[in-house]
Amino acid sequence: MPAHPANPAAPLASTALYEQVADQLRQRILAREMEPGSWVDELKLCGELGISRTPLREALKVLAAEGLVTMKLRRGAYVTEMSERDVREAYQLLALLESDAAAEVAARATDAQLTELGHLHRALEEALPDRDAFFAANEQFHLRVLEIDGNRWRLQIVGDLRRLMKLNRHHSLFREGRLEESLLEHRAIMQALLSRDAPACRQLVQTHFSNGLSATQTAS
Amino acid sequence: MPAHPANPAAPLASTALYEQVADQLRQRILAREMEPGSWVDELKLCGELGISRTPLREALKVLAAEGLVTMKLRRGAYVTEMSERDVREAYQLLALLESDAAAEVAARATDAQLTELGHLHRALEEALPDRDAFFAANEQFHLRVLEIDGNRWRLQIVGDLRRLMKLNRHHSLFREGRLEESLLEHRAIMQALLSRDAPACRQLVQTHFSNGLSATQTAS
DNA sequence: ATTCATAATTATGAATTCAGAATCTGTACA
DNA sequence: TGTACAGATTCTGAATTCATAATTATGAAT
Repeated sequence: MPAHPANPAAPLASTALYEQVADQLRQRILAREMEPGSWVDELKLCGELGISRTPLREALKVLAAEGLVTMKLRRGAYVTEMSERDVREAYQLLALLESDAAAEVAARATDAQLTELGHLHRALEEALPDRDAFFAANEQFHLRVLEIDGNRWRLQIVGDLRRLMKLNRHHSLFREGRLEESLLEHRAIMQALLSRDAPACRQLVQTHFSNGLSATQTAS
Repeated sequence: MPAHPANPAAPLASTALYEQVADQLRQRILAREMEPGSWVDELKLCGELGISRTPLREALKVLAAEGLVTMKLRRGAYVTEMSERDVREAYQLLALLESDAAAEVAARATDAQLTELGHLHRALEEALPDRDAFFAANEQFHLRVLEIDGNRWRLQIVGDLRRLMKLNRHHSLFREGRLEESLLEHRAIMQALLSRDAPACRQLVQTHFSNGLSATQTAS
């Protein structure tokens, strides 16, 4: 993970060490290798990553600003626990931000961009029996909508919120049949996008998210 | 600013040094004592604040996560410059998030909470000739709506976005008569809140913000 | 005089050191 | 047996040191 600093023929990192560490920690936290509520052992992590405490502590400050960890004065960092309410509130904001983005896209995207979304939607259709492929295609579609909208702050906020959502247990547990339902909703959304019906888009994405929440998952 | 570490009778800080430093920097940046686009001289700041580089650098990472500064690899930190587009996009999100919060409040607040908002609105009415008092009352009202809504993520995001907006020059320049207009809009919003008309609330706050943007300011 | 190469300086990024707070251990005592 | 205290240990927060990259200054050559 240090990737070079101890290495004699160090090629010069293209990204700051604290950023790499932050990425690592995000991964570990989201993979639940570090449990929500648990204390972050700095020395242990430094050992595992082969770095000193300085960049680790900088990374922890970044994660704290993102909400993934919580700093307690003179007690170090703790992996954030998302309450049921925290999850619901984050989800509401996601629904709001993404439905608005979809409405914007319906109104302002170029035809080429809508065509591209059509392709991504097709990938979703074809993924269906495969759960993981469906998730991936779904994520892609939502992400592309945000990118087309082009609001950098929205992109960042949605990224943060989605990450936060993943702190929640059972975030990818679908009840039976939810995938198929989700696909139907996506079809309707795609239709609304293609016919450039912004209000319909907004509404459809909203209910798409509402249904997703009641099925207790994060991305669909 | 160190508040004690060199102080022999140090009473033990109640908040982490890097947090205090972050607050200081936020203030300085928003007061334009540090110009957007300018390089952040770590050593100079350390001297002024009487601290070492470690907590300063941690604070800079936090500000970077908030978007107030931008880190360039091996080139240090730069105060973020908000382009016209950045401002517009941030403003759109503010409008979205705050109008949604108002709709939520209209739907779910207790009568007591609505009464409290009524009081805050009254303060706004009475502030009017005084520009600064109007701003303060306005800020209070918007903030209270968010607090009543109670979505912690929204509260944080709106806080960040509002701060970002203030990086923009002329953020508090109103064209003639905007204050009076703004007050009228607030009256309508207050009415919609009291009659618990969520959709109207959403719409009114949205246009309140749209009008605010075209008057090139941030809070009204 | 201008440009290019090279040396000196400065600043960043990261490791290390240090001071003090929090926690743990073990013992004395009720 | 349980509780409170003293000391040792561990850990955090912050300062300091160190290595290297970037910048500036110096000087030679055209």
